[in-house]
Amino acid sequence: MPRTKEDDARPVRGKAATINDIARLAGVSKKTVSRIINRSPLVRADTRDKVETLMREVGYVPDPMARGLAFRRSFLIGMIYDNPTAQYIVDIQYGALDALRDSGFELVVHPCDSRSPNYVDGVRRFVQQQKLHGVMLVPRVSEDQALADMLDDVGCRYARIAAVALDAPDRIVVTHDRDGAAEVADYLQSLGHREVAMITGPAAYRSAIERTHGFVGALQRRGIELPPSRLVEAGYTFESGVAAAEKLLGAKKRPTAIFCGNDEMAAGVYRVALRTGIQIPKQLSVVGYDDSPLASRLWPPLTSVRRDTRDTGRMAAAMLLQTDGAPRPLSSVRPHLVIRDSCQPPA
Amino acid sequence: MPRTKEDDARPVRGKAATINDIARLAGVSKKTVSRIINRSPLVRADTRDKVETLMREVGYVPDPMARGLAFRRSFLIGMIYDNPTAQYIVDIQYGALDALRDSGFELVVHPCDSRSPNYVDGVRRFVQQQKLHGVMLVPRVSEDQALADMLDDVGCRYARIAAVALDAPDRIVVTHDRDGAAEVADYLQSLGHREVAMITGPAAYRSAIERTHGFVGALQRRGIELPPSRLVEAGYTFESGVAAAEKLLGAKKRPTAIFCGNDEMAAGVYRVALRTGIQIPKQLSVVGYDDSPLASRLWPPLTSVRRDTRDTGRMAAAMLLQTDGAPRPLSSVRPHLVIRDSCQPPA
DNA sequence: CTGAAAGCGCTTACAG
DNA sequence: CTGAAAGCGCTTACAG
Repeated sequence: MPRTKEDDARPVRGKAATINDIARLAGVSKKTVSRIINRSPLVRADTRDKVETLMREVGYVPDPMARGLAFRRSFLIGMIYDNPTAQYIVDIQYGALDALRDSGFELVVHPCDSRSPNYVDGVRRFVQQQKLHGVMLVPRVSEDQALADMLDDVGCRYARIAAVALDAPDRIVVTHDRDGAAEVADYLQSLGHREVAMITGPAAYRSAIERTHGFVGALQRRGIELPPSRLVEAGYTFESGVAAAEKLLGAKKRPTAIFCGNDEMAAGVYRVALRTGIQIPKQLSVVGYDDSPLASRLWPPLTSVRRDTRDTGRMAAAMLLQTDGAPRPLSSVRPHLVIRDSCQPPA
Repeated sequence: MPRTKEDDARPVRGKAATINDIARLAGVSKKTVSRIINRSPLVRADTRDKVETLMREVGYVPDPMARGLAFRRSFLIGMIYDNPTAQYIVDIQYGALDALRDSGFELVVHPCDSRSPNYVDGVRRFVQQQKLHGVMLVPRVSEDQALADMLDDVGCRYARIAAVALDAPDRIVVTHDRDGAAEVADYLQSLGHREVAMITGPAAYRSAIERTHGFVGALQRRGIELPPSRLVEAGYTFESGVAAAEKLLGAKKRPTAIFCGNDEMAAGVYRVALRTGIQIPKQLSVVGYDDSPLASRLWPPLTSVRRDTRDTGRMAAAMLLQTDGAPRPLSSVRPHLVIRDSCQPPA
């Protein structure tokens, strides 16, 4: 193997350079190198330049475990989540990794079961053992105040992702689900629908509550009342969507439009409509929420509310990296309706 | 807050116990505690019992950063992947976490772009900076020999997931895609189909090659020849599936059955069939591969090859934890056909 | 089977 | 603005 210049610059062949190598080669103390690593302003500009150039030449990168041990805090960001859809998990991860790129931080995934009585303890052990720098809390665990309180207790910073601002601006990314659902109501009303229904997610989810309130409220403002029989709670799953659709479409007076709390449940409505010969959108308009890949795989392609999940993940991770404590504006991401072919004016 | 017994057992209030605390409390040297942490046999049974009991009482867990620094190797497993579907990524992650639970290891995710010319360098930096204990290689990066060679070079153990045994048994989980595809061929033949077509994944993917060979070979064995015009290469995406289906279904003599290299492309066939008024399964049988959630959301529900992705991830991670070097049988996972409603005998 | 010393690669606390 | 000493919580190498 030919030796390159870079190889020769390496202080000890075959072993990565350490802070001591850099200090020796630069003719400064390791403490000065440490200051540069940690972006301390207390270093003369020319000293900084000299050392930084050397670090680049040698390909020096500080050891995260050594730094972590000394700091008593790792360079790991945890992602805590319960059971969202695969696409949502992956999008949040991609977004988080966007923010973490070249930061020296890495993303550690930690799914958990929030129905288990001691899941908060499980998260605490994870956080403490790994001395995590911070954690991202994804719905629905992000809505659990007991979890947030525990993290405060053990001094672990966190970033929550939630439908509303249920925490301080430096600890939350707000997704404004209410607005997304309101846009759906406006759209359906503009098409002329008055016999409208909604299949909601579980009332235990804040997102479900917000989407329901947003939808019902916007309808009311436009003079449309949603009777309780037209509001069916389901479980955010395909199967629960099927069951809810059977209830709504089996009624003596069918709605002309159904808004579903997510795309999975909308797929359930499609299933029932196909089975019972109800044509979408001719006889029934359907709207989903998430704008998942599924929305464009269905036929007709499903009109759905898009949420910029990757941006959401990016913001949450970025929040954990910002340690200067400077006040920051509320991080929020706006949903918006993506109109496809699943709606038309009622017959 | 009431003080519990456990609180009082903590050597220093508010700070986690260290190996020194355990050694002092147990009346042994820290080296003995270290031996117990590392499951060394060179400890008397009663010493071991005494110390282990104490560790449990105190809630002592060794600091992974301190251990990692001393070992020059972290307790992190990396998961390297390019661009599979979200469900696949998440299933592999869940499986890996099953294997890692209570092991003291954590999972760090690292997507990359294998089309980028220096992605191998990117992975090397990741692996070396974090001193990873090992990495899981997911298709398609798992098929890249240059990547595996680099990992060997830098002394990082790895576990590849691939359609065939392209590495030693202690470094690979084989998914036998050929067998899954052959089962599809047998099934379609048993229904009486002879005018069969296949939409394959990209020829650069080993999974695509194996599924194609498995399908074509099994058909041949049953006396069915697949002309080149009936073998259309696509890109494992919905859109490419649509384009391939248009080609196949626009031909003067249509096939009576189409096998797709994955469910996404099968959804593309559904789309074209719906648009052109071809009824599934009456006029056209369709089979997918993956058995993703999408398969059961489509109408009619899609017959598809299931692969036990979570098991696959579990095996790959378990492989990285086994460090005794004992010889092990080849890890492999068998695909099998899940029959739904998208096929019937040809008209 | 057990232990005292040195070291892993960094940072903190203090001094200048 | 810079540095020498001590320490973070473990393990290795050696000795007994």
